[in-house]
Amino acid sequence: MSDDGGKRERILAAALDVFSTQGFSNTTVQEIAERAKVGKGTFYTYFPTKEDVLIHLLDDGLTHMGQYMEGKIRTLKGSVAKLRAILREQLQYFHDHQPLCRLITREVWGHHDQSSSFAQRIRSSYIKMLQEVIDKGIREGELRTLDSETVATALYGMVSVVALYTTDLSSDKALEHIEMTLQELFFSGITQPHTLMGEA
Amino acid sequence: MSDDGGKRERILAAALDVFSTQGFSNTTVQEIAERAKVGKGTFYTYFPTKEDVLIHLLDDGLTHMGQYMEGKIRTLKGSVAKLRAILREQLQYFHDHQPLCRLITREVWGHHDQSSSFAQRIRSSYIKMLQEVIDKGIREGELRTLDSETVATALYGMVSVVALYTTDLSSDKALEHIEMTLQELFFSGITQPHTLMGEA
Amino acid sequence: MSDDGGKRERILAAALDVFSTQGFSNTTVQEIAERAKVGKGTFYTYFPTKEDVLIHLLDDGLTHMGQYMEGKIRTLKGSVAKLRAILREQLQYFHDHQPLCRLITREVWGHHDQSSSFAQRIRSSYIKMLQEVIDKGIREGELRTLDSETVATALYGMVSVVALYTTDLSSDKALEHIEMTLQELFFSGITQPHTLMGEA
Amino acid sequence: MSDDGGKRERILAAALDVFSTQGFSNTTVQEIAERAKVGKGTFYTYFPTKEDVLIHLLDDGLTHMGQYMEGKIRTLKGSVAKLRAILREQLQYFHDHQPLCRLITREVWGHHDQSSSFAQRIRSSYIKMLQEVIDKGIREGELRTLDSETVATALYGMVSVVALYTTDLSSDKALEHIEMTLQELFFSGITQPHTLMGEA
DNA sequence: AATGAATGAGACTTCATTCAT
DNA sequence: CATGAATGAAGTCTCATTCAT
Repeated sequence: MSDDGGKRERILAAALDVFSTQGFSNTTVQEIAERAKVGKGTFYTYFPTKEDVLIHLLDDGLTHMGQYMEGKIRTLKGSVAKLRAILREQLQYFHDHQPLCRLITREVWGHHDQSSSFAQRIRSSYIKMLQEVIDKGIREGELRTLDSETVATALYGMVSVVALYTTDLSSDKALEHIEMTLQELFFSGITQPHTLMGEA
Repeated sequence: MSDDGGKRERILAAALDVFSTQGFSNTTVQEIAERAKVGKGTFYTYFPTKEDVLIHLLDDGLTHMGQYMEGKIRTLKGSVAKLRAILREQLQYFHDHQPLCRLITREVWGHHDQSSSFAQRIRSSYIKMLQEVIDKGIREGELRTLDSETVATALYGMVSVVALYTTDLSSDKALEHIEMTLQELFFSGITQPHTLMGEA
Repeated sequence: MSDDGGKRERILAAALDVFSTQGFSNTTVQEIAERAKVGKGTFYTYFPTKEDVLIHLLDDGLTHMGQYMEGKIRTLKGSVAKLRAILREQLQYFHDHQPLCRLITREVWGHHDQSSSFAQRIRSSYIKMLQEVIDKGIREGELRTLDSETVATALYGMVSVVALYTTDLSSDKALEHIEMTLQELFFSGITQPHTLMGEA
Repeated sequence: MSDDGGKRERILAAALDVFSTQGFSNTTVQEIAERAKVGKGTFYTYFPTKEDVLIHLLDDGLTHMGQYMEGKIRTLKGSVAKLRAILREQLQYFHDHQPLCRLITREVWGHHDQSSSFAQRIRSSYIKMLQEVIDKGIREGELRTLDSETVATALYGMVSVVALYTTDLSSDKALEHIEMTLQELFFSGITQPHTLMGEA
């Protein structure tokens, strides 16, 4: 294990904190260094530029999230079961990693150089995974025939925006309540099913 | 009529363009002025600061969107009909005003001074409107009993993220297709209803 | 008389006001125009540049002061009488025209282009006048033989600094008291004369 | 010892130079930095704003001058002796520190924020010291009974304006000559005493 | 390796001046 | 004439990055 006092990790953590609250551009390297308890020069022994930290944060965050989700659903059978798990775990993950969620939402678009490739990454990689699960479910008859890319994107948007707006989730009770609502909405829709029997 | 050549409008339009593609902080007043075909100094005769333009853009945009949506659903009867219209029109609106959508998504969070109050605005104002429609539908038995705030937020997230990700929507055919998918998803859910006996 | 509504005079008066309180560089043409109740453009129909107003202010002020003083002492006979009048009237004049006094003190040095020539003007013109009076007094035996340029400069410095520091001179009583003090000081010095024998 | 190459001192010295010749407002930070042989950014690592340098210059200058003068007269006995020393040393000091003298004269008035408090400083602190010496002299009968505040201010004005106007003092001979003139003027006045006896 | 002083490119903003109305 | 909208040069200040210690 790289025993450099964990400076690199401290810098990444500090950057995530301030980026997610102040935004990338409003954050100075000085602030990151101070919060990481390292000298400003030290910052540059670990990362070539400020933007590079953002890249790493997004890259690592997305990768980690992907692996986390992957692990959660690998053993599950059936698309419905998988999607239920995805919805639950993604909500949980974003709730537990709100800063990352904010970072993705705010910084993933509108960056020129390299980071714009992450708009690709998130689509190509994460959403594509959702899409595959959905496609499989459709093929196997568990799910209705809908445009899988749109559904995957909608699922992601639903969960991330809810996780973002719900900052004041202090009790896990509330999180469970929200999760149940989203599950019902996503799988069964909001419409009251026609209770057929009254029509006899 | 204020016949100043529409300079103020030109500046706002130019700012929306560049803010939405490059981000607020990566945009210089110079760029805005050039794109608006005015001198840099002129910018400051219309707006006191660069941030003030962002405020106006968000404020006006949100207000306009609210009124637009309001107008579209006022005459409709029934919560389902209203929500169908909301979904359709919001998707259309965000598609027609992608820059505004991007701006809201990116800049509405993480601004300190005044603009943070817009995080309030969008929640309190727009989402609250959705919430009320949903609540009414629940009370009147058209919709299932779900947490209305969560559903409202989810609907907003679904539509805005889909509108954002789907940049390459050139044909309106595609937009209609996407809309139909979201309608189905939102109202009926993704699960294949159990056709219990017809399989014999 | 140039009946342009006295705009030119209003501009000069306004400029004197703000220059003397805020300094030349901290004053905007806008402020001058507003205080003069004219449009900003009008300013430039009367004066080619902002600095030109300063020049005129100093030029006119110095000229006017010179003529005023000239008039006060022309008919007086004897250098002592003339210097007494000069001291009294200059104190009075600076008290009545504090803004001008402040302007001279602050802006007469350290201007490049033309206005630096006014450092010359004030020396060559005004102080030289004092010097001549003093020289004459020395020649005629009324005054002691001292370096007249230094004495003239000292007199000017004495009066102007006292007038400047004594902003709170609201009562003319106080002004008379101060004048008397300066008269005594300048003409008789501060030393208690040795009353060597009269005490017998 | 703070061996930073004396950058801070170099900046202060450079600023004094240019402020005193061009005036505070006509001086750019760029000019100061260039003359101090440091980068423009370095200026801001030592001082938060351009005005802050002016404050420091005036504050330090006034303090130093006060201590210098204090040291020169502490051991002297008698008010006349002290005032003679003050006049001599102040003239010398201003002659040796003409830039500071110009700065005080030009910038001490007409600054709003903090620096205006220096108008207080110089009056309250320095002139008050003069005043006390004079008061003592009056009480002890060495000096004539005159308004001490006015006399103190007049002395200061006399010396500073003479020091300021006499830029071309290259030879120390001239300075001594000027000093003698001021001493005579201040202590004995300009009037030729009536030599009564010759009239016999 | 770690640091922070030094730096200059570049951003925002002001304001003297012009000019079409 | 009078006006104020328009303008860009220029100034203050920030901050990512470098580099000597």
